[in-house]
Amino acid sequence: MAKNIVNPDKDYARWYQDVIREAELADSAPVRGCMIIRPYGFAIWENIKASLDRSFKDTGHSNVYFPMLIPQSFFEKEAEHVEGFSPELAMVTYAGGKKLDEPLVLRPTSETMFNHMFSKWINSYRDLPMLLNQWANVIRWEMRPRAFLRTTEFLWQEGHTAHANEKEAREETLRMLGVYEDFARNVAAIPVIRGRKTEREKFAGAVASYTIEAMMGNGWALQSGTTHYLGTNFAKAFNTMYLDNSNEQKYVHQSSWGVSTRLIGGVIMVHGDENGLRLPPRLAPVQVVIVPILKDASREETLITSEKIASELKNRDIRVKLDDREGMSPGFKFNYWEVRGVPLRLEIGPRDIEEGYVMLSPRNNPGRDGKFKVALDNVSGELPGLLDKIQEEMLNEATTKLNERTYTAESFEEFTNAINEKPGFYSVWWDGDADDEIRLQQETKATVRCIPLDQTEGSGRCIMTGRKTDVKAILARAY
RNA sequence: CGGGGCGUGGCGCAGUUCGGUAGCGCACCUGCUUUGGGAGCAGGGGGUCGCCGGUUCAAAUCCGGCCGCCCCGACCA
Repeated sequence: MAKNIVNPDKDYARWYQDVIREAELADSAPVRGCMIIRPYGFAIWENIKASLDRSFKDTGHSNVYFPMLIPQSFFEKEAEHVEGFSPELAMVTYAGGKKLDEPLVLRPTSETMFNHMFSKWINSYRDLPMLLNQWANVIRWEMRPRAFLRTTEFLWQEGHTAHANEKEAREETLRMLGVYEDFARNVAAIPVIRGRKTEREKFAGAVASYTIEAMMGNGWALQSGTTHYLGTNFAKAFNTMYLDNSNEQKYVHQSSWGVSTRLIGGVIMVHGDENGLRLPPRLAPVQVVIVPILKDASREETLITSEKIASELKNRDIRVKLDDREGMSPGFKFNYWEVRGVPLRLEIGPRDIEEGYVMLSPRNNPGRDGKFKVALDNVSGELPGLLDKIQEEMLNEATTKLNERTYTAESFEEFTNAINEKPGFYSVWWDGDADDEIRLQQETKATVRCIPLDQTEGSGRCIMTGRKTDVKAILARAY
């Protein structure tokens, strides 16, 4: 058992913090709600970023950078937007030694700023679609910060696009939701439910919001990415118009979408176990760690062989780390890298070299039981396949957990009891309105996570209203 | 903001009830022996006990005030 990490079944919140500390992902900052992302944690973010950035570019988007100071008046132009965001805005009121005429908002999101520029840059239908993205930091003065999941300042990307009509903007909204789902599933090995947010849960200023919802190890939901169809709401507020091919002025239809460093929290809570972090190979900063068993008589030979393997793996674009630190026992190193979630460990000592093999220990089957031998000659050839296998196993495991903990309930009473005894996702018939959602949250702490895009056939009675409906919703407690 | 817990070397904690030279484990440094699942021995360094004030011969400990952190809830990527 890992030292210094409480068992997740005993205290999940503490386990989460223990893992972050022991794996050296982040540290708390002097300012409440802020965190320092440490090298290992940031390396995970860099991999998330690299993967998504490629997908954004493959779907035609360009990166830009907008300023983080936004005139306060910008937020007052869109009614819902200001109402949704004003409680959590941080502002600069003094600068250069004097009070500013107009306070500057530290950006919480950039719809307003993008529209300000869109209205200048977009003149003709030939300028559309305009497909932009930025990687940036944002500030939201949240009431209850948690490392990675909800920090005062966080890193994210925000896509902002403008289109000639509703159809194209809606297509873009769902396309990017698909990009997120693909990333979650195939890179982060996190199965997600794609769905639409209810009126109550949607983004302030959007016509429709979509989400990918993932299930954490304690059965709670995590909104892991969102996309929004903004309609012409911001276009009207900022007068973002274009001339169509029949010489008519029209408002652009827009989308925006984002994922954040919250994803790292999701990875921790979907894959982590009692021994610490577990990283899917495609996300892991170190995919393979080589731990040489150094003994005086064979030290040189062991190191030379280890270095040779490391360099072969590098040639195959595997992220490999040779842990040749002196004065530390192999057992210490095994645990050190296990806590950090390295997917595959390669052990090599004089015995192995003599007999012509190495020992492999996959993180998703830790301990002696999971170890197996691979011939020295085959190591670099077999490892890519092994990493793919671990990637697949981790997705399968997470998918099984998601399915096992997705329940149903026929009535509100049944649900109220069930959600406490068996935390998880509840797929239920739903025809409620905002008041029903408030009651749901007050009485059960659960919320409507989404209306899944993939709906099952048939119909039933809404668990809140009793009305007949053919819509199912996912209910769960959420971070 | 409401409820609960807590501030003592880098981390985790004891000591506070009942005032009397600030301690333990881990980590760190040096040396030797070790190294196939968190090594052993020996030596060593590091703390204005959250802050301010009060009581006292004497305060980590008692009294008053303030600040901060964590967990649970409302908010949310």
